[in-house]
Amino acid sequence: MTARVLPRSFYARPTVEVARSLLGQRLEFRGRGGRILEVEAYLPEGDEAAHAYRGRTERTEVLFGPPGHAYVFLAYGMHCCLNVVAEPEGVPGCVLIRAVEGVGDGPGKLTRALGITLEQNGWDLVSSPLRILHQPPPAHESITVTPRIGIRRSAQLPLRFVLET
DNA sequence: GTCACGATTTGT
DNA sequence: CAAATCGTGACG
Repeated sequence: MTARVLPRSFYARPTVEVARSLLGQRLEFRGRGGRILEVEAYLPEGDEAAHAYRGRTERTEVLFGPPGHAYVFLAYGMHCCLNVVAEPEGVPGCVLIRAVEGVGDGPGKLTRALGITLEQNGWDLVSSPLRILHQPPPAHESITVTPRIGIRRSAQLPLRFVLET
């Protein structure tokens, strides 16, 4: 029953590699979900826009934990953003899920549509209702790379990946 | 304890 | 372009 769930090893890789690999995979939570269409990478080093850039704090603790867990934070006091923890344990890289098939663009609208809140922060994507399933890649697919959305620091880095089919 | 600041969205 | 809205992190 869990044969299609992506294994821990999928997440224990370089953040950019995980970000690109997540495109096309299926995010599911309590009966709702869809293929991941847009993601952004937040690097463990040299990335001033990453929450972990300032070091280990109470909020960023999950980022330093084992890969394959959800990092959910509240943006602008009203929108939850879902991230996937990457890299081996102790290395705080993560991937922001910005869009899923069947849901309007925007990380805040995505979590709202799937019912994901701060309660899901820290949940294990390998063994919880919040999970990502392997999905066969489409016949024709390509990945568009652009700078990330809505950040000021390290804004020039090409770390946003969009699946084009 | 206090305060400035957003990895957003929506309306003017 | 500006408001809404609140957890977090820095500072004292």
